[in-house]
Amino acid sequence: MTEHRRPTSHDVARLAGVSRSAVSRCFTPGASIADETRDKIMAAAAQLGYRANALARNLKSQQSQLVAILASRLDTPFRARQVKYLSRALIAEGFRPLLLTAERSDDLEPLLSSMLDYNLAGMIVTSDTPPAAVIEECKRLRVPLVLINRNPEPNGGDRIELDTVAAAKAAFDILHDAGARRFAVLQPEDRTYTVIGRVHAFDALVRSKGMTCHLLPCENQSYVAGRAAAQRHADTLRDCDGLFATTDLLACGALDGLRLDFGLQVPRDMRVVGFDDIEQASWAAYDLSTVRQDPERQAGIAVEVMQFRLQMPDAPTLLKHPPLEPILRGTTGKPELT
Amino acid sequence: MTEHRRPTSHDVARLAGVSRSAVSRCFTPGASIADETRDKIMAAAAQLGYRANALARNLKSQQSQLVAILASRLDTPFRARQVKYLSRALIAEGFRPLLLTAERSDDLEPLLSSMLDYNLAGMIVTSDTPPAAVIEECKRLRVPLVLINRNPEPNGGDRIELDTVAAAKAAFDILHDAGARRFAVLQPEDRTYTVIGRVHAFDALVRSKGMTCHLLPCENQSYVAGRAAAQRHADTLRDCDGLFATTDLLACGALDGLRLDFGLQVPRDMRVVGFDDIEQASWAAYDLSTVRQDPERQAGIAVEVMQFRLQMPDAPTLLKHPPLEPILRGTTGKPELT
DNA sequence: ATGAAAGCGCTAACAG
DNA sequence: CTGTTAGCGCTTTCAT
Repeated sequence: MTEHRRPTSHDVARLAGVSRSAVSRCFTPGASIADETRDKIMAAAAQLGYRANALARNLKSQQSQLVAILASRLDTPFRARQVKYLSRALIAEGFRPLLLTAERSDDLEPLLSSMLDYNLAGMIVTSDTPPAAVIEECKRLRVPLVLINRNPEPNGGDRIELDTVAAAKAAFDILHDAGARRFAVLQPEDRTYTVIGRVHAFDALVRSKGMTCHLLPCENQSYVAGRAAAQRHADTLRDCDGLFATTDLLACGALDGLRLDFGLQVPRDMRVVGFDDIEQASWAAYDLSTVRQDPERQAGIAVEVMQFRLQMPDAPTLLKHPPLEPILRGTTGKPELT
Repeated sequence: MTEHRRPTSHDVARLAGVSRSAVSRCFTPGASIADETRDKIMAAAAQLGYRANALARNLKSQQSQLVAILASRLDTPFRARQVKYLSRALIAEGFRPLLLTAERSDDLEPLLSSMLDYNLAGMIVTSDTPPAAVIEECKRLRVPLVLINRNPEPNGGDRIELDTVAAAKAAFDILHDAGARRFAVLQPEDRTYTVIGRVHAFDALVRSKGMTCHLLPCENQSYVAGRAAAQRHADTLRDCDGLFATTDLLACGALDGLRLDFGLQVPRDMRVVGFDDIEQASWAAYDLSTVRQDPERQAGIAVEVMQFRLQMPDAPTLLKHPPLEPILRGTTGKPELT
């Protein structure tokens, strides 16, 4: 047991008294091989603890099972779930997810392009839009690139993107059904593509109904920003009865700001609806009405699209809209169940 | 631009009018090569968009930069942060993290051992203890195995593990300083190694001081379980004035159970302390005192240990205790700052 | 300092 | 059905 070398197909072949090709065939799904030979080889392989070297196999086949997932702010509840389900969906299809977490997009380019060294089977991006150079590179190397809720670049890969108009309508309906008529919406200044899309779609929708909508800037999409925004915009909020926080994290912060710092009653004085349906939205202290984005479904679609692109590198770009689901809870006056 | 093949070192060599070895040397840090040649090669490489194929390089050098991170329950706040910092620390050291998420340990074995096909540079485990077979395999193939807060297996790899006695003492001190004398501790039934360690260490400590400690079983380590446990153990809790929830998630659930379902005042009727210091602990609705585990520090240590093991495969097993830090907030009576 | 040559471990086309 | 042969793209002695 002082042998630290991995056994190779050669070792197995010798022990089984066959050629290396036979061993290879034995581990290749659709290959023709006699039962007897296979048994011999399997026995030898088991005895030696043989496992085919994936690196060598990939080198030969010009294609690895490696898929890069690019995700910033992984410590954020919704992103963590996205990554969890992406990872799971990829593994279920036999891929191996490589996790790249980069907060600042400067770090990104070298990292991404160095990933391409691995002959990736695909790249799935859920955070910043990758630099144009990387997009170009993916295209040239025919590495499928799937963008989830990201800013579309010209020619920039397949996209899974929520329908911002439907999203805004779902949020509006929840608030309106709960009796809200004078609206406000939190507008994060780190202008993520779909988040900003929701803000504008909501604003447009409200105005189209002849009602007023206040756009309240807030620093970013965090809890802290939501709470600060509630305090900062206290005067405006006093004139409103319905608040759309474009992210549940923001909504939780805003709720604490409204109630704890500011003494408002929710939903009596103000109805609040968030977006995403993170776990904390269901916590009793928040009991937040929201619009659910289903990350599991989203991940499934992303992997399907990636596989499609692997087959059909030249098919026109895909754009998919995963379904949304309104979730009614206490912040819009639904009686608590518990 | 209809060429989808990656340029190889051969292409670069031809264009630069040198041999493939020269190209290789040019991309190998400590190799001796004339400046002039290097410039020619670099120019050719840039022109072709050449990047060394990592698969081939690894095949040759028998060693990849790939490190598997095994993490269950990635959608849990503390775990998500652990993975984020692990990923970041690995990338900073030039490694490439492969993310494996497996909830049930049945799925685990084939997955893990299939990872070994990639000539991993290491494996970092933050969820279930890997099956003994995999541990053995890692040992045989000399793949460094680092376990974070996991059940130690005989011979089972290096460990980063919080000091449960210190952890229990920190929690106890916070509660005791806040005036608690009759204690309860939540005991999750999914018996994670360190969580159970905290429970027992806390219990032992309280008893050693001649005070009583109630062990309150709860289903697992989730928010929902914490809330349910608070309801279920209402009678016992009425006799207590200090609660140690072995996880912040449990603590948040318990707090909502105590306050919202049960009408208790925290900290007046009951002081509560959690563990981990997840983001939600700092949210105004909870303002939870807790003991911080620093996942960034933890990740740094894990990667250091892994690198050490890569150098010294035969050195004796390491066991590291990252530092803990008590965090005082409202649930133990610290006046709110805001 | 550079090039030729020999592989790393595997797969696949081709005979037999 | 099986073995032989020729690489995949790279690194690394070994001469020169």
